[in-house]
Amino acid sequence: MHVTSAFSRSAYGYSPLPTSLLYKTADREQANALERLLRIKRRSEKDTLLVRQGDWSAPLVTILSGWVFRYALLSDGRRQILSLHLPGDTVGLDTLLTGAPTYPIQSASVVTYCWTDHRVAAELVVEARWFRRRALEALAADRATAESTLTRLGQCNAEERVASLFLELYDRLVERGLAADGQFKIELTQIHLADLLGLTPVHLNRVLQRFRARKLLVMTGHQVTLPDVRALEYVAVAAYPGMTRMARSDEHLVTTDAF
Amino acid sequence: MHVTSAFSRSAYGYSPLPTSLLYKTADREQANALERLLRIKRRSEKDTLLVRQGDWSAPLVTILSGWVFRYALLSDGRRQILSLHLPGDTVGLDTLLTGAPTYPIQSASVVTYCWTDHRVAAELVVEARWFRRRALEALAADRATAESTLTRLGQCNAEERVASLFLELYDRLVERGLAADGQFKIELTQIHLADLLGLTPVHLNRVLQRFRARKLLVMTGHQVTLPDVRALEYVAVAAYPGMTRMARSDEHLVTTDAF
DNA sequence: CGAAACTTTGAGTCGGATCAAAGTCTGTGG
DNA sequence: CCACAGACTTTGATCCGACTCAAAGTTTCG
Repeated sequence: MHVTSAFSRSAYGYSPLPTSLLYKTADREQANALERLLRIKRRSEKDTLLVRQGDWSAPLVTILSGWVFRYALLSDGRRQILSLHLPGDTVGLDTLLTGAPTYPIQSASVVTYCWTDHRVAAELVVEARWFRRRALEALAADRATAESTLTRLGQCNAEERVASLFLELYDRLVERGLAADGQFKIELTQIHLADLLGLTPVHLNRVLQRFRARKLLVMTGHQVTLPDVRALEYVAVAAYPGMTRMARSDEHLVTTDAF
Repeated sequence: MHVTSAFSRSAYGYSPLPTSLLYKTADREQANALERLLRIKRRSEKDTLLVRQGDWSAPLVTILSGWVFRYALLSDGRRQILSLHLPGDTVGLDTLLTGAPTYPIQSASVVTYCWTDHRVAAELVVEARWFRRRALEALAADRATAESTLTRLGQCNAEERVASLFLELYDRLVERGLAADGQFKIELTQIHLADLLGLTPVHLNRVLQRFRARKLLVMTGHQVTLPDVRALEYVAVAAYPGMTRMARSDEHLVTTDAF
């Protein structure tokens, strides 16, 4: 299993994902440290709880393949999916600070991942500035994502939500070389999508039907085709030009060398 | 103007706000460093843009009095208020990482605040571990808030949203000694509240009328009275027991000593 | 004191939820 | 390899919460 296999050249030059601890480096020492952190590999089935809420021995999870998500549950069963994580992403960095994750992490597909003891990672945070910086960027990127999701839920109607989510997914997968030509495999059910977007599965499905009829987005099983990305962007963009995309590129505006 | 005047004993013992750089410390060196960071005091009128989106010389803002918020604008004029900041809070920490703020910051009332050059703060982040840790906790707390807001917008109906927001505000103000006995001054218009909750002002107003009739929440002008906090909690809690409150107390579960 | 901004109320509409049932896919065991 | 169960998707009918539009009050502030 190649640690760096998930990556490709991104639109921003050869920049590793900000949300990942998993990246190629020329620095020998860094490479060794990362190698040590990412040594333990695991595999989980679909719909498995990878990390329990409040578990003090919860690991950091760095995804090699498959999709996972974090979620909040309400007492009456409603579920809000808070974040979605794709191959390459490192999940659970808040654990470095709090010692225990605030929200559970679950797999949406079969996943392979690196299992990292958060105490070991925490040590490295103290020792190595490059690692500290890396962890921070990931934390900040998570926050940026949360805030653009906030705008999506607070201000957008169902069509805008669906369109912008699929565009975001497409962008993120293209970054990783996991999508091209408007096509990708989506490791989510419509129920996941509904809980992600704050819609009912029934209504989400109707929006998807409508998009299919308009030839904007076809989702058959777990295969997604965006026949006309521009047109789909227009559906989302009519409301907020580049909300999704702007947030993404801004993550790379890192210039301060603090932390 | 006393730097520490905004604080009082919180429910968690004498713990400074995680979202603030402004706190009392016995450590002489820390106190001096903070004093230096917080030297410049400013005052702004209501409805003033304190920090422009993408401004490379944007400061960190530590609020002494008054309320401010960060927001995202859509091209057709819709506005989502992303976060609300009360006296004691430090706003704009993402600038430490990105060099320029992703979203604008605006005052909702007359505010007095400490103006901190983010480059100076960034230096201290590199030099001083205690400060680094502090900045990080604030960043993590912001993210936690964003995610509980996410759940509110994604899963809750209008009444639940209003109830949980007012409870959150009440708690945060009590922490700071700015509210007691179910009473506080709210430095927001109903339009602000609507943009915070993803509702129209008209509908928000109807919910408030309903709450008043039920003697759950009275908002006259900028004065808020919660005659029956328990009952109001029940409106919010029926859906999610302690969503708001849980997230708050979890912020203090800091045990790892990394960063 | 007047203008502008905000709040309140009313009437009507619509997007998305709910409830229900029929299809379809997936996986498992016989 | 087929049959069956359970999970997911699709469709239809109906309902209701929240939005829209509009206008009248009220507060705020110059």
